[in-house]
Amino acid sequence: MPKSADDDVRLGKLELRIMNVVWDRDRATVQDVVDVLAGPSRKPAYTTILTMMRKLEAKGYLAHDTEGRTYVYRPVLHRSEARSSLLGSLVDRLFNGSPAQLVNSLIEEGQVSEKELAKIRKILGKGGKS
Amino acid sequence: MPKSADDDVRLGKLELRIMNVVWDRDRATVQDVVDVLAGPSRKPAYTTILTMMRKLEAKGYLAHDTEGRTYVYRPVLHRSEARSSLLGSLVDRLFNGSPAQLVNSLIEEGQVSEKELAKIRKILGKGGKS
DNA sequence: CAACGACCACTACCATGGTAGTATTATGTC
DNA sequence: GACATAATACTACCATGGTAGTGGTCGTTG
Repeated sequence: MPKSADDDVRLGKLELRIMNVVWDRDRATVQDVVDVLAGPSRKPAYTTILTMMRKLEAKGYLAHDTEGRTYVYRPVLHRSEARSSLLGSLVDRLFNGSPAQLVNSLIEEGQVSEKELAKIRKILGKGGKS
Repeated sequence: MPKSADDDVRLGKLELRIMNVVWDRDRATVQDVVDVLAGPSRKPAYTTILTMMRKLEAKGYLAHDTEGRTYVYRPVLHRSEARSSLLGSLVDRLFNGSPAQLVNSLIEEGQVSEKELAKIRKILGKGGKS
């Protein structure tokens, strides 16, 4: 059982932003993350990112290799795992376990562009097996 | 714009379970919630539920009317609002703002039953308006 | 009318996500 | 070899979700 131990994925806002950077690049130093997250609005301190990444490693979501004296982090938890876990718990907790209700809520808002809608139809098309 | 002030909806696990009870019944006393949440696994204390509901009221998600000396809570934040807000932030933070990627992740897992899939197709069918 | 029970108010406490300052270590440089 | 620099380690602190005890209020009932 490869996905045995951890119950469900817990990721705060900043944690998730960090994970996204590491997922996008597949490997990232603290400085890399700082640079990417240095938007005009909020730029967390270097040490903040560092602390978060150490916590993420402690939780088993990241690991690091040492390159000289620089830590190069890589994801242990994969994006797809995080997605399915967080999505699943949202379905359970907010949509009575019904993915259809979730999709309904998604569409009803009118937030979904025609282009996205088309993609979704395509996914549904091939997904509909036997 | 009726949804102006509050930035985005924040709801913890227990908070959400409580909100679900109130949404289901449209009105609920603390005791009602305690009864519903009294599953065999975890049964929070009466005072725990009470505290949470008071906090939810402080956040503006619930309101109460007094019936005798009993507080009868009702939702201020509606289920649909919570759904679209939480769903929206999940799309933003975890799926690069692409609903299609979310649906893809949903389907790929194979967690979705044929029945749900059929419902989703129906939603997509009618949803594809002008 | 006094004890009881249902219900609410106040308060305290813990875990965790988030934020960051200070200390330490390693390295290249003059 | 002492110093500046860059990176990590350690530590502290705040906000909030979650958990619950204690105490007060008020109607009911013997």
